[in-house]
Amino acid sequence: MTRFEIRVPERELNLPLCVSCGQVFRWRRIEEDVWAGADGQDGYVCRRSLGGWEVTTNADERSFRRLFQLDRRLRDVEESIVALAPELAPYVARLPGLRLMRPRYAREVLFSFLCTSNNNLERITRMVGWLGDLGEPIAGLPVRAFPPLERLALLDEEELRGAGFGYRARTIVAVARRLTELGGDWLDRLRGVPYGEAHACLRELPGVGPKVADCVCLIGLHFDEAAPIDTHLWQAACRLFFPEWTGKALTEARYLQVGQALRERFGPLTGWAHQYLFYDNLLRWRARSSPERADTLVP
DNA sequence: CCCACACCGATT
DNA sequence: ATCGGTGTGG
Repeated sequence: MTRFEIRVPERELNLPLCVSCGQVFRWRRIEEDVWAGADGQDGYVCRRSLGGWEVTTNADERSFRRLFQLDRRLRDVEESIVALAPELAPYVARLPGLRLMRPRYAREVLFSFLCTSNNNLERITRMVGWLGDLGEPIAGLPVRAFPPLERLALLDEEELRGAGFGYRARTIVAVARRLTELGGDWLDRLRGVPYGEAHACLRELPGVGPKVADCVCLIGLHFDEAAPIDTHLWQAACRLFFPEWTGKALTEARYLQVGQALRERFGPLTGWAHQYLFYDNLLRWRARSSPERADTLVP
């Protein structure tokens, strides 16, 4: 167990925002200004300090810095994005400290995003939390390691349905079996192939369509050019770039075009731009459905 | 290429 | 009643 202090201004890292905006799902606020979470086998408890965060972990400082990409200056990212797309300036200004995360364990990311189809943040968090509870405790920390593939392969559909996974129970079981056949390192090896190839490989897994494949590419495999187009991105893209498509359905052809348009505009910053578009639209949606929490960034 | 529908549970 | 990704069938 190690403990260290990360000195970083809120403008450079808004940790509660990063861990509760749909990139990762196993973080929670355990008391005022204290957040606990896990990335695979790495557990963290983060307590807000005067100049940043005091972190206790079974991993190390390097792991924490990698997880939040702290070696990248957020100021520079923000400036670059606004330079490429001035119309995003208000989005960026609204979400200070929002960072693209880089979880170390791709398998946790894959199973997390298998839970996200046709689903909302609260329920996804419950479901991924249930999966996480199958893992071993991490000594001294109030979090568990994400269960190994062998444990996931023992799950059966009825058990998952009983736990409220709905029809996703089927695909989760099927993916656990398929990954076992493919070999434990199949997923991690996709980090070494080009983005398009990784995306195509992921899509052969049951329950993995274009959007989930891009989530795994961006968050789990670290392809910065991936742009998962969900309903929020679709709305934002129509508003900003494709007004003629407003109100139309998101077909696979249009999915491809939106992704290409974003990649042409933002290049290697596509994934970062995606975070702003996603979260800004999520806030608009919250403002419409429940105006009383329109200004609460972190629920 | 686009659309309509089923899947399951949450929300209006 | 409507929403939301994936898969299937028209």
